[in-house]
Amino acid sequence: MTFEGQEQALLQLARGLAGRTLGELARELSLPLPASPARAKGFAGRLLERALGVSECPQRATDFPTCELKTLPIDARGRPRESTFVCHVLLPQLVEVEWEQSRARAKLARVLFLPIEANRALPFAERRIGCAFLWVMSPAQETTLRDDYLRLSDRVAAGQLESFDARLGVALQVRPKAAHAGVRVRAYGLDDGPVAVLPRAFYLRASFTAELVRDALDASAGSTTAP
DNA sequence: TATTGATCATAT
DNA sequence: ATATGATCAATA
Repeated sequence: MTFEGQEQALLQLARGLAGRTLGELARELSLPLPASPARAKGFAGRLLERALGVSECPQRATDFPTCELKTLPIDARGRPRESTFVCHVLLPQLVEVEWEQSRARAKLARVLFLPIEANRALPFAERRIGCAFLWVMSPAQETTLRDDYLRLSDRVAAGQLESFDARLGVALQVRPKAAHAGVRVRAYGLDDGPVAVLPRAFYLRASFTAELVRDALDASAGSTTAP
């Protein structure tokens, strides 16, 4: 089967989960439901990876041969509640690696988004899965993301590591990603030698993924009400 | 209340 | 110790 065929089959499989609850899915997969959501941050993501057959296999750029899987927590108004983690990044890499060669771009080229109901008041077991959609990065969207990446790398290149924060980036931002704020990892500096830096990661802003959800809704509405 | 900075779990 | 799965919670 072609990659395209596999991807379409995967999309259909994912869409078949629409309306199911996390509780039902967990029971079918014999996964225990965590008691406290606060202590189970990645639960929905791991559950859906199992449901869709993502196997642990490092060295691959994305979850599936053609795309990356991301759950998307949706609030009562139908908007993403949180930013979306993309990948780990060390600040000096931002300068050394071009956007085109970056792990971030590889992850974001094609993403299978799986919206999940996620009001804080709603128990895990009752949260419903929404309609999956495949996002393929458009040239315009890539321009936005590349611009953010370039601005971020410019800031690092200028030696502005201290003033660096999550306010940079229209769609793509960089935030801490560590067990706690005291973590430091050894990175290789630009001019000076090795430096100890707080590990960080790329995230897609919720405002950006909200657009992707809207586009997907428009597309599905258009296909069912076409004249 | 939206966003930033901090944190939690699991696996390698 | 690093990477992936994210969401929590203090702050602006």
